[in-house]
Amino acid sequence: MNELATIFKALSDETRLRIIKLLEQGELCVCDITAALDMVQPKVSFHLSALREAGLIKDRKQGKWIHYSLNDQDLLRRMLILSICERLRDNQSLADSKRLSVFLGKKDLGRKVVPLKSKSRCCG
Amino acid sequence: MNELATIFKALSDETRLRIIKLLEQGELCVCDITAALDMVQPKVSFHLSALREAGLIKDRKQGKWIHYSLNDQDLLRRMLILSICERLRDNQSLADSKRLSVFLGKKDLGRKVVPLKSKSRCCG
DNA sequence: ACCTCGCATAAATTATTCTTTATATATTAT
DNA sequence: ATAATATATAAAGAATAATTTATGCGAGGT
Repeated sequence: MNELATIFKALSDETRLRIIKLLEQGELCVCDITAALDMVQPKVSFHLSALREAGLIKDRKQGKWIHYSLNDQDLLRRMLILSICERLRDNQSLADSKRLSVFLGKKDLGRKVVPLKSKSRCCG
Repeated sequence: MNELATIFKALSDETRLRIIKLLEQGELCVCDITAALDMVQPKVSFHLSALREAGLIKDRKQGKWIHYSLNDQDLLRRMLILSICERLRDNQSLADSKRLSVFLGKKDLGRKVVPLKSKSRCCG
């Protein structure tokens, strides 16, 4: 398929728009996104790969985790991502952010409980 | 579906991008687009309706014909349409334009042949 | 060495979209 | 009134995409 059509196809799904909106907050790993969207993990991986193949997000492997972030290299993608983040201010996005905060909070809490053992932990 | 997702979905198909590129040249009726794309008419109508429902094109009825044109009312749509037209400069788009010219030329020729009978003719 | 965790991928199912063929509607010409 | 033309729409079939469930693989932890 045409590169342009591939980009638009990647953006033609609500779940993927929600993911982009979440990534506005910065780098997230798959389990973060899975918790925020309240979905099963393979489903999230499926949508992440569509976004990655369209060049809209990039990944960075670190230990057991893969951190995803927005890939606004060229002007078109940057523009698209900005438009999406600006327009996606609905209740669902709020709920997603809320679930993300709760999940990240739990991770932090876990870290404080066993800080000296230096457990391998996402975003540690 | 989300309005944003609907817009992107409408743009996620190559045929529809070709239609947008064609409409850059101005208002066209369905038979013009059908000739330019060299496709069957119901297929073109199908794709036109996807673009119309996404608010990317508008129509104007005149006699037997329905003229379609780009609908760049808001900033997002204008931006998207511009990006598409700028990026779609491939051989296929050239061929589409060529076929359109040939078809429009034939229509003009027909008009010259029987001018006094004032036949109902598209773009007359 | 074995277990667990985070993630990807495969297979099967379900849902959606695209294409084709056929038909309907409206408008104009004869 | 009948025919022809431009377009839409419906129905059926083919092609894609999304979802679920199951499994595999690599990186740490014990």
